[in-house]
Amino acid sequence: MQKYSKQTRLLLAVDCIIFGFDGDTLKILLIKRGFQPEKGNWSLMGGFVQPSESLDQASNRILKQLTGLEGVYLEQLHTFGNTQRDPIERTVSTAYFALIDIHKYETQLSNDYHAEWFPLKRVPKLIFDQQEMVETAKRRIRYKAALHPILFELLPSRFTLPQLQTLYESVFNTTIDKRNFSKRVLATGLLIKLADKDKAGSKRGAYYYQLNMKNYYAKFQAFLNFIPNPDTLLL
Amino acid sequence: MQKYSKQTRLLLAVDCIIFGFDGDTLKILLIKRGFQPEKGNWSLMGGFVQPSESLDQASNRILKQLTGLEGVYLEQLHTFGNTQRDPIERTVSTAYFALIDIHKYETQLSNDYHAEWFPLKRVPKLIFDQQEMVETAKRRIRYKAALHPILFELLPSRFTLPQLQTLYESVFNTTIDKRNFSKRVLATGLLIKLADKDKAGSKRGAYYYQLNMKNYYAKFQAFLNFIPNPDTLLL
DNA sequence: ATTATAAAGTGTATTAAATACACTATTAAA
DNA sequence: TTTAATAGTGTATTTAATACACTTTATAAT
Repeated sequence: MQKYSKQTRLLLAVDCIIFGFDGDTLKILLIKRGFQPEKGNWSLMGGFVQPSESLDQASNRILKQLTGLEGVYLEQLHTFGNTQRDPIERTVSTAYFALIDIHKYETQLSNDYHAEWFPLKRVPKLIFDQQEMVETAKRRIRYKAALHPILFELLPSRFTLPQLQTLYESVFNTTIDKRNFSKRVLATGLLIKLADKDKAGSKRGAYYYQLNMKNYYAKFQAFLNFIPNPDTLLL
Repeated sequence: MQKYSKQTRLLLAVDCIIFGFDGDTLKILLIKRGFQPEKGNWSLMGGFVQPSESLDQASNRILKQLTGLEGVYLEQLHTFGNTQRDPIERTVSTAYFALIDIHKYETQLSNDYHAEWFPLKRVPKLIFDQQEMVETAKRRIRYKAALHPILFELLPSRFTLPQLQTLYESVFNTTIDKRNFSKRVLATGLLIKLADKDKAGSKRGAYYYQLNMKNYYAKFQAFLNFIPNPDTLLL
């Protein structure tokens, strides 16, 4: 037996929703599309799946192409398969989302694609059904971050509690009491307090913390509940 | 512009993990594969995505083909895209999982495929990477059911609290105190107590309940936490 | 040198939710 | 009418979540 000869073959793409945090706002990285159709319009970074690579490999390749980063948090989000989503030819696209330390990505590479960071509240019109992909990714990151410590992936390896709290407040668009927040976060055993301080954010300076990687991997799947009253979260 | 002429096209399939509950054990529906390769071996119900249909349409078609059911709970799970997963020709497959009332499906149709229900703990060897698909589906259904009231989709429209509790205990492989369980479940406002009883399960009989559909849709996304200590749940 | 300023850091009392736990009610069958 | 099997219900205890305000520290301004 050679092939499933009677079946139709389709184009398969992957698109990446790349999240970054600048200390204040959660953002996504978009490029100016370099080819037709929709050339010059804002788009997610994506590409066709090659015969030699798995979907995970394809998404990692595309992420690296734009950011220079490897080994970062990258998770399959959803596969979008409406027949009309690409006007040129039917293309099914598997969307992935990445969480990166915004300071680590190589601006040089992004310049090649005329890439720009956009705050989630000011995402421009995107091509095809990518608006829906971004909305799905926003919901997923909120959902998952309410239960699992994924947001650390957006921070540098050393960070302060005020920075972490600002990140959570930004992602969930809420304010949290800092006494309760630090109690909850420290109670997880996920953080190691370091001896030195970040003096950039304030006169007094805030102690740096880093992840206890052993506990991080062990507790990653636990429901951590950093967010007060998550009952109203939408999936 | 006509086509993305230089790109390789791939086969795209969907596979369905169909869950049912017989009052005692959570089960999945498998078929004996009717064509090569792996003809005659146990397999998920699946099929190739046709040019005219979306992925959601394809999965609904395949579910109906095997069970006769439409409009039931069907959710995209994950897309499996390793290059070697199908030995005949590269095929990417998007897995969906369905939750059905086991009593509603048409046994006749299933007979055409030599289908059988298997308890989750006694799933036979499956073709390709379908073992992994089933494991992923088991994790997902547990995860989601710990937070959202999806398990009602497995029950008939009228059910008793003991039946519901047995279902939760079966899915999570645990035992729950019935006083605390009924308190939690009834506190959600999701259930309407009916006047008559199911006399099949006991001499005394247990009151039937049905879903309050308005509250069900309204609270579907809320974190309900029916399961004691979900902190140890694995994603 | 002194003072003002701005953010970091910390503790306790209150409230709400989760848990542990055991007896009574009902009805069919013996 | 007695037995057996499951349904149904309440309370006390423990644990977790929440609300809430002052002190500390270091720089910058006077």
